[in-house]
Amino acid sequence: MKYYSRTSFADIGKKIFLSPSSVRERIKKLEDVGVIRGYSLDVDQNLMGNNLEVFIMLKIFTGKFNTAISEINSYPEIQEAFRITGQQNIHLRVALKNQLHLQQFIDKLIAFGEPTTHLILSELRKDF
Amino acid sequence: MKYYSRTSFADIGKKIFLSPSSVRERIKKLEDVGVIRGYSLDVDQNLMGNNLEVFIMLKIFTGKFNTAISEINSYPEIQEAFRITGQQNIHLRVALKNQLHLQQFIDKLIAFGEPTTHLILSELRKDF
DNA sequence: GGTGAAAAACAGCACTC
DNA sequence: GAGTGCTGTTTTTCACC
Repeated sequence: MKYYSRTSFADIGKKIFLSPSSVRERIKKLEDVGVIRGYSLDVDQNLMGNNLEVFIMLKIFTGKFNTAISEINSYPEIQEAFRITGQQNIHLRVALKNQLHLQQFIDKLIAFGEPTTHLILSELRKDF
Repeated sequence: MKYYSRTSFADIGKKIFLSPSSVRERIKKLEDVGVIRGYSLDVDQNLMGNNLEVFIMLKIFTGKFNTAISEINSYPEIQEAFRITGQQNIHLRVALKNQLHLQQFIDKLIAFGEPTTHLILSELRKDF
């Protein structure tokens, strides 16, 4: 289990030979200057009932960009969304229950863009 | 600042009207069954000196798949790696210092696959 | 699920170098 | 600016209901 963001200052301090207070000071600084943007969790989407994870690249139709942005913000299936360069201009990571759910999701997307879907087969984990 | 994974059991308990101990029990259960896979942090790559973030899709050359996997695990620039379906079979998220760094990185990849690069312009944040 | 008490971790601050 | 120790407070842990 990756425990990065819940490791105590004391434990971090042991690894880098620093007192807990100092570790705390350094981390607070990293938070203040914005290097650490936040703390999050990795959730197993399969166990959450989302048996399909996909990347969807979207080529937004001319003039539909603003629509796309606000639509994207309203879909709970979307885990991450990025604006990118290339053939398509939006990159989504999406968690879905099953094929039907994917179909329905794509049907909503094609109102404002042309989607290209890639199924995620597995994560090639880098075990740090 | 997103504080999801460092919110105290007490604070979570207040929101769902449960005692800190019960919140802890529930979370422990989620960890035990694997719903919560780990705890992580969001790091601002720009502030880390990586001014270029890209997605790279790789079409691995025939017979080079195992080479690709072990190479991928050895590159610190790679933040995430997935096996996917579609024209390309590997999807990478990579953080790089600058254009030169990207060029050198791509030069290494083309030993075992054909890369397609998409620059990440911005994250379209969903503010939960 | 809840309670309560001990142990651990944390935040804040004064101090040193 | 960076590190540390001290102190009061909060959180976590754990045995038990």
